[in-house]
Amino acid sequence: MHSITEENYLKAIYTLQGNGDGLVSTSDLAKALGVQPASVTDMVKKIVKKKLITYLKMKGVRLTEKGKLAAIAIIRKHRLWECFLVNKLGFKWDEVHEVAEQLEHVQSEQLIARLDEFLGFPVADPHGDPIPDANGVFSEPPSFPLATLSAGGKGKFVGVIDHSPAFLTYLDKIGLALGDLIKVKMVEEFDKSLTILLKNEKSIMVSFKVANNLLVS
Amino acid sequence: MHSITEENYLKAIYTLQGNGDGLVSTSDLAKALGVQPASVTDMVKKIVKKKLITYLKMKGVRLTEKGKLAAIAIIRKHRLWECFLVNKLGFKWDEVHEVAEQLEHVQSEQLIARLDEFLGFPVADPHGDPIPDANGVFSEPPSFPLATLSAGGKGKFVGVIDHSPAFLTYLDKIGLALGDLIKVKMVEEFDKSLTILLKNEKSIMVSFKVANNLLVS
DNA sequence: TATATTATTTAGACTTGTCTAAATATAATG
DNA sequence: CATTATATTTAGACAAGTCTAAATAATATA
Ligand SMILES: [Mn+2]
Ligand SMILES: [Mn+2]
Ligand SMILES: [Mn+2]
Ligand SMILES: [Mn+2]
Repeated sequence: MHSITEENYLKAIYTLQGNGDGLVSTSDLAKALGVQPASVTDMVKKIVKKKLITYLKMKGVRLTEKGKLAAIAIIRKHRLWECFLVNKLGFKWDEVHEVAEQLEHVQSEQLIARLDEFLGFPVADPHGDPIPDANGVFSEPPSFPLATLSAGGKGKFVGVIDHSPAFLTYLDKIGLALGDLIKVKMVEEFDKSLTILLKNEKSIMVSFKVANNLLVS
Repeated sequence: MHSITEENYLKAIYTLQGNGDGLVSTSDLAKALGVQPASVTDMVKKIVKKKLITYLKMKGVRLTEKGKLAAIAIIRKHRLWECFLVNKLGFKWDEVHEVAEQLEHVQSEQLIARLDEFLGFPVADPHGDPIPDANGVFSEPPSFPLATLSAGGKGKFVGVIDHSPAFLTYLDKIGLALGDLIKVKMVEEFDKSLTILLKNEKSIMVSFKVANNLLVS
C-alpha cells in the first residue's frame, strides 16, 4: 500500500503536527527524518498525489483525515510491538524503539489483531504512550508534567516525554518505574528541583528538567 | 547490512542450489523471484561485488561461504517467526509464510536470540523444516517421502515438501498433522496410491502425488 | 554442418528516494 | 525602505532495482 518511506513521513508529520492542526514546515520534517529539506519537498509532492497530506508551498504540510488514520495505524503497530518486546521477550524499555521502528512496517492486519489479543489488549506501551484501537481511537488518560505540581501534590507516574535511552536508563537507576505513586515533598525555590517521595518510603531528588519530562496523572 | 532485495536473492539462490553446490541459472532465479532474467543479470553483478556469490557468465551463480551463511541466517529468522505465529499467535500453518517473508528481514541479533529463547529453542518450524542454530548449523533428522515406503512400512510424519496453502489445508482436511505416526496398509499397483493407518485407527487413502510430498522418518 | 530455437546478456529507459548547488521567497535588521 | 540572513524550492544528478527490446551465446534439429 504505502512504502516504508511514505509511512515514516506520515508518522513524522503526525508527531510534529501535535494535537493542533498546524502546518509542519519542510525543514522541521527534514530534521526529524534526517534528510535534506530539498528531499522533503520532492517527497511531499508525491504524497500529496495520494491524498494523504495537503501542501501549501512555502508554508508547510498537514495530514488529511486519510493521512492521519494511516499515521495512527503505524503508531499503533509501533507501540504494540514495543509491548511485545518488553512484556514477552524481556527487552528493557530503553532498548525497544529501534526494533519497533522496523516491525511497525510489517503489513498484516491479522498479525496486529492477533498480537493485540496475545498481549491482552494493552492500552499503553512501555513508555506510557497510549495505544489507539483498531479504528484509530485513543482513550488517552489526561496527564501533565510532574514539574507542574507543587509541594504536597501527588500523582501516578504514567509516561515520559523524553524517550531517549539516556533518560530511560537514568530513571531505572534512580528506581523510578511506570505506575509508581509520587508525592512531592518539597520544591526548591532556586532551581525548581523537586524532592519526591515514592510509596516505598524512598525519597529522591530530581532536577526541574527531569520533572518536566515525567508525566503524572 | 544487506538490502531486503539482496536477502531475497541470497535466499532464492540457497534454496535453488539445494544440497549440491551446483550452479543456479539466471532464468531459474528470475522465475523464483518473479522478475525478468535481465534484472537478475544486473543484480547478480552487484551481489558478486559483495563477495556473497560467484558468477560464471552464461553458466550461473553459486553462493560463497559468506553468502551461504547469510542465506541460512535469513532462513533461521523466517522459521523462528513462523513458529511464533503458529505457536503463540494461533495462526494456521498455511497462513504464516507471507508474514514471515516480511518479518525475516527485521535486523536485530538480540531480537532473534530472545525470540528463539521465548519459543523454547525449537528445532523445526510448523512445516517440519529444520531451524539452524545461531551459527548456521542444521541438525536435520534424516527423512524421506512417504511414497518410498511399501506395504507394512512405518514412519512418523515430520515435514512437507510442497508448502502451498492448498496442500496444507488438504492435510488439515484429511486429519493429518505433523508428528503423526503412519503405517502403510496397502499400495495400489495401478496408480501407486497408498492406504495408510493413523494411530487413532483411522484409515485413509492418499494419492501418489500426496505421498510424495509427505516427509517421514 | 547449417539452421532454428532457447538461454543469457547488453543497451537504454523508468521509478523511488536521495543528494548538492543554485535560485527564489520570506523574515529580520539597520 | 534597503540590505542581510534564513527558509524553501528548483535543477540536475545519482544509486538501487526493475523493465523491454535487441544482441549474442548455447543448444537442438534437420
Ligand atoms: Mn518507540
Ligand atoms: Mn513507546
Ligand atoms: Mn515459509
Ligand atoms: Mn516453513
